Amino acid sequence: MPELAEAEFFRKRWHFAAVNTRILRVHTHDAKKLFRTAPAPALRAALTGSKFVSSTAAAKQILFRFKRAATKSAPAIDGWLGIHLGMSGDLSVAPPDHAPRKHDHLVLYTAAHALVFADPRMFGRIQFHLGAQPPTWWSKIAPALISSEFTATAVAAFLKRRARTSIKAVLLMQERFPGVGNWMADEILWRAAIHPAQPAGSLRPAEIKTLWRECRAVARLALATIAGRGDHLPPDLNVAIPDSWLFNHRWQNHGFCPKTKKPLARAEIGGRTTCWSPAPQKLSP
DNA sequence: AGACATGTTGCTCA
DNA sequence: ATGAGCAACATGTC
Repeated sequence: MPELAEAEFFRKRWHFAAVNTRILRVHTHDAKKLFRTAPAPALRAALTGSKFVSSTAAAKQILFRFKRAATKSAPAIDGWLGIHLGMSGDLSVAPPDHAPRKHDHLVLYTAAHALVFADPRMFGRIQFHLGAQPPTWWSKIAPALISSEFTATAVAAFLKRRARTSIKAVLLMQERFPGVGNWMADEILWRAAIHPAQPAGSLRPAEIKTLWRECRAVARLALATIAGRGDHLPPDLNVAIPDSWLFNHRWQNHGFCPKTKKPLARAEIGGRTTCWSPAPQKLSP
């Protein structure tokens, strides 16, 4: 499920339910794959009794910070819980007596809530890092699409290096387009009127500029629509996405382009199912 | 039954 | 050495 805006939506769910409260109990499911870099017993020991103090989301990942003062029997904790939601990950909030279900791999219990991480396909990842600074892997995430460091110049340089690759595949590369996933890439190309199979190196300067602008626009709109503004959180994922977006039409069989009202095209491009509107998005030589 | 799914990673080959 | 393409991962749904 999650791309950049979904990650922010899930972050807010846990944040507004439980920030500044203490974790009383931790449940971990026996899924070694998800805990491959953060052994579950150590994670339980660090989080139990710790207070959830802050959170951030970047790209498709979420970072939660936990702190605990030292006691006679346990050391102080200043730790960071990192969650990548993979393809099917989901963060939800349940009542404090929540009984873990089959795919609830991590559940943090506070006095008032259960914070649940579920992931049926287990393509996600749970990480834990101790220290006053965020982990290196977090700091290394590329500049966000909505940041001033995400420049048209940087995009142009990246496209030049991936000249022969389809622009669709290039947009999915996290080292330059953090948080862009399959639906966002299609939405960006649709708005920019660029064919997804167009080789990245064949885009004209004006097209690159448009692509860059639409990356920022889609990121901003997706965040505001899916994750809400400020303390506001939509009741569920994707409920507020307007029909004027490609999003609501791309998976329908015989879906129609909201701009041209004509049938959408679908094919595998860059290894992923891709949807586009043939008339505005033409393949040029 | 079989195709397919909003993601990464690790491998081969050019 | 760098980049392109693809199978693999594990499970659920249509």
